[in-house]
Amino acid sequence: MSNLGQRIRELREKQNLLLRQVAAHLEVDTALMSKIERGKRKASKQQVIEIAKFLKAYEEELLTLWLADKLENAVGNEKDLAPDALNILKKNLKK
Amino acid sequence: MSNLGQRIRELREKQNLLLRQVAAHLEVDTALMSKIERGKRKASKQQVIEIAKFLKAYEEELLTLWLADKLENAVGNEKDLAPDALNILKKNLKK
DNA sequence: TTTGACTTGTCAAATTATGTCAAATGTAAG
DNA sequence: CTTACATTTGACATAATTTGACAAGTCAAA
Repeated sequence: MSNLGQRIRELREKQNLLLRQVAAHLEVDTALMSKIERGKRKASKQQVIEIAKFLKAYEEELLTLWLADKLENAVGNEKDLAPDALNILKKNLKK
Repeated sequence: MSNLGQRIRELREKQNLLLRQVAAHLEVDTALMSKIERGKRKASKQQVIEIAKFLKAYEEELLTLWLADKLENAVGNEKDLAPDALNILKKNLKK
């Protein structure tokens, strides 16, 4: 399960909303929404923004989780190299 | 220019090797090798390993740079969200 | 059972990645 | 100026991945 998906499900259930309803708002199939919550598919940036709107969440919070998922995916199974790579990245970001 | 490409070029020039020679070792076109060094194309993991071998560099060093490039690419233009996302990622990696 | 919510597998279409080729550019020597 | 060679670039074909829909499946409550 993904950072973003987990949080979306949490928010959705707290408001007693159905997958179907969120999906309708994004104009996508319920199946896709299910996969997004379970981390089987990634949402597009625009979808995350729409979800935040619909679930009354902070857009930035969800986008951060969305980015974290993307990074996690990019790391793949190179977890041993990741710490050093992350440091390089952090240094590069400062510019 | 990419972290990896920059380092490869450095190593290659220090040994007075031609792009053509490195490319031949990887069995790819010289043009592709040029692009890799200039960060216009990403190398595959296997290619990085071969390059390290040929340039007598530490495989781990180059792979770390290669991963850093991948992560940088995943961040894209979400540099503002990256610091928080990185923290989440770091926390997740500990498990 | 039946119903409704959710999940899963599969497929075609769309998008993106990969590597080659040919042409362009740069550079040093004659 | 030419030639010779290294490197770079852009266009392209092909391959690989991603995307979302659809249909069929599971599961729980009534």
